[in-house]
Amino acid sequence: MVTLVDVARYAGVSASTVSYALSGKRSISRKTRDRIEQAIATLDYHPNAGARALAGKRSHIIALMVPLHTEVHVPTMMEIAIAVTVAAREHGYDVLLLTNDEGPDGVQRVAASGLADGVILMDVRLDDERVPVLHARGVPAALIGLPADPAGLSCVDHDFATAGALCADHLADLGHRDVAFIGYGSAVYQRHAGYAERTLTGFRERAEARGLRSLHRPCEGTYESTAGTLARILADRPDTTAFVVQNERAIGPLLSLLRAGGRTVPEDASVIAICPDVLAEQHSPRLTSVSSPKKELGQLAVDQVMARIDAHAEARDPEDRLLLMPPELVVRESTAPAPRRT
Amino acid sequence: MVTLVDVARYAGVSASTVSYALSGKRSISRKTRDRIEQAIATLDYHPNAGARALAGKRSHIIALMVPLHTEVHVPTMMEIAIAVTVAAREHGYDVLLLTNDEGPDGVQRVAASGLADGVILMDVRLDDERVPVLHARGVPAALIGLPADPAGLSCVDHDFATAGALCADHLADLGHRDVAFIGYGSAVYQRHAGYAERTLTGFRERAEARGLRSLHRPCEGTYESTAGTLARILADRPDTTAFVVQNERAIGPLLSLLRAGGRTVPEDASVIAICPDVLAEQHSPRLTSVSSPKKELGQLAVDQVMARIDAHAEARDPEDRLLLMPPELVVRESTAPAPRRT
DNA sequence: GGCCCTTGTCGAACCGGTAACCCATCGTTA
DNA sequence: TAACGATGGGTTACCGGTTCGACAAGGGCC
Repeated sequence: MVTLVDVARYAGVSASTVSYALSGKRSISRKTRDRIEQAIATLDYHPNAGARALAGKRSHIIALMVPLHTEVHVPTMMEIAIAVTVAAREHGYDVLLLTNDEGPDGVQRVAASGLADGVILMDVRLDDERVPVLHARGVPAALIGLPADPAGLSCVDHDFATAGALCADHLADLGHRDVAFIGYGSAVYQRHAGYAERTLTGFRERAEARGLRSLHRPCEGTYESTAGTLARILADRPDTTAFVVQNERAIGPLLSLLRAGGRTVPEDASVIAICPDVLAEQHSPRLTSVSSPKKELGQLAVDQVMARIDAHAEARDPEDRLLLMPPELVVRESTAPAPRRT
Repeated sequence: MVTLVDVARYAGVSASTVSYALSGKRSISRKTRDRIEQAIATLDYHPNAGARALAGKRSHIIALMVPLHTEVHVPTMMEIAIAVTVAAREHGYDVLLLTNDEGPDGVQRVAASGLADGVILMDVRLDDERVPVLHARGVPAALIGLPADPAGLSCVDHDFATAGALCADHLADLGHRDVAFIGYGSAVYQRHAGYAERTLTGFRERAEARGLRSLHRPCEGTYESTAGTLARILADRPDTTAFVVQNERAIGPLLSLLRAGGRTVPEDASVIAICPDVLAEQHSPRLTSVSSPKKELGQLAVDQVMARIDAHAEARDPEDRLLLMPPELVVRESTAPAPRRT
């Protein structure tokens, strides 16, 4: 194994000089720096991570805690995880993968041992148990999602309320009067994940403001449950002409069922999906959808932890942040003016 | 920060005794061990990861490199990643998330710096560029997937050939004569991922052996492409009575299209999906499917790296391993005896 | 010419564990 | 009874970086 001392010897300088050349924390003459870089290249030197962490008091690792349960849309979660990883690399950081089953102890473990300099928590619940640990140990952290009390924390999330509102607006603009909201399974609402409620509230309030009659039904996302949900909606409100779907899994079944029921999209019924663009593009007709930038969300989360890690190192109080990413509504082929009442 | 020396002082023993009590590498008297554990608990001691890595020459971290492109089924990939993480924890290891865009350099980076003790590579291609790096640096590794030349490597994967064969057998048993295989988009085949080819080969050979006429068509998985694929199949082989679908995304569209075309599943056409059980359960009718255990796959991969890490530490030559996990065919509601020829 | 400041480099003290080596005690065996 | 192995614990030299303080050389200023 090649060490910094080997490099120093080869370049004819002291170890500390090499260290400074690498970190740039002191000025090094052009000539010496060239010699050192030459030595590093020929010897194929890679600084030892453990030693660096020990001496520098920074592991250059952030932990990312991901959910285990399958109720969340996995590709969306993964996309955020990837974005976090890529963004972290740009800060010279690597990402440690933690699973939610470790719970608060996991956060404790990686933070107290200095394994990770900071933590990003996904799938934050309103009364998340991990939050107290962050406060108790002063762990630099960023949350993706909103807890009930975000004081003293940095949180980033999609602006679900606006997403819901955009749907209501679009349908109102098209002249629809009776609209239905097909949500997640009731487990998600019981879990108090927050995002489901926020979307629904945003939708309902705007719908009311625009004079729409709206209906909300939870849906597990299987074909059968979607069939049941749709049947109940049409029984309760036969005049429903538009559907907003938040449960990604229910989209395919819903389209099938509408078609099977003789309703053409968008002529007889409009459909808006709250889902990633790629998903919306896959269906036929291509779906008008509201999507939120996941890559930016991941980057933002990383920026937040980095700021907190720096603040922590300088024994400075970090700023609280609560950032909501605005969603975007893309009109495709699944929405059209409301059909004339017959 | 509480250090091992603090614990030692509190317990009235030397630092090394605490270290040995923790690692269990030497016998420690019951009494001393109790005092030490007491001290650890009251002081809330957590060993410093960096120091441990430096002194012990083990970071207790394995790197997991995941694919970036969206052609693979993301939930499946995620499930494996989670299984790896959980299994690693049981060995006292944590998992570092690397993305495929770092390529061979990423492997190099984490291995040479001692950040990770070993590496697990997912989405291995036949001519994977990362494999030479493993050989060159002698990085302890396990591959999920098979490269063209697995010599000197530990590989684990699903037994896709058998999965394909199981499909052919089941359909032959039910008396089908003309069967179609709906595969992945052509990009997957061009990428030489291996698994697509292996499934197809396994299917074709068994189909031939059982006297079936088989047809293979690639499919991108969108509604339109599935419609095109299905139309071509029925045009080329109007007598086709059974479909094997490997592309998870094509499943929903296929069922919709068959229904729309007036073919009832399974009375008029049988469908087998090669996909996770949860997915198969979601559709209507519930699908007969061939699935492979992802959790076990992840565990196996971890076992393999661990063995290689140990071998590496003892300067011992590890055994090459090539483990294929047998798939399982579960009969549900989407397959039935072939309809009588009219 | 003396003084001070800047720039570039070195020496050495850590950082917090690990493990090799040494030593004392005690029970066992020839 | 002397020799010996097993058991339990201490001493100390690392592991490979980071960083503070010291210091020499060179330039500008009075």
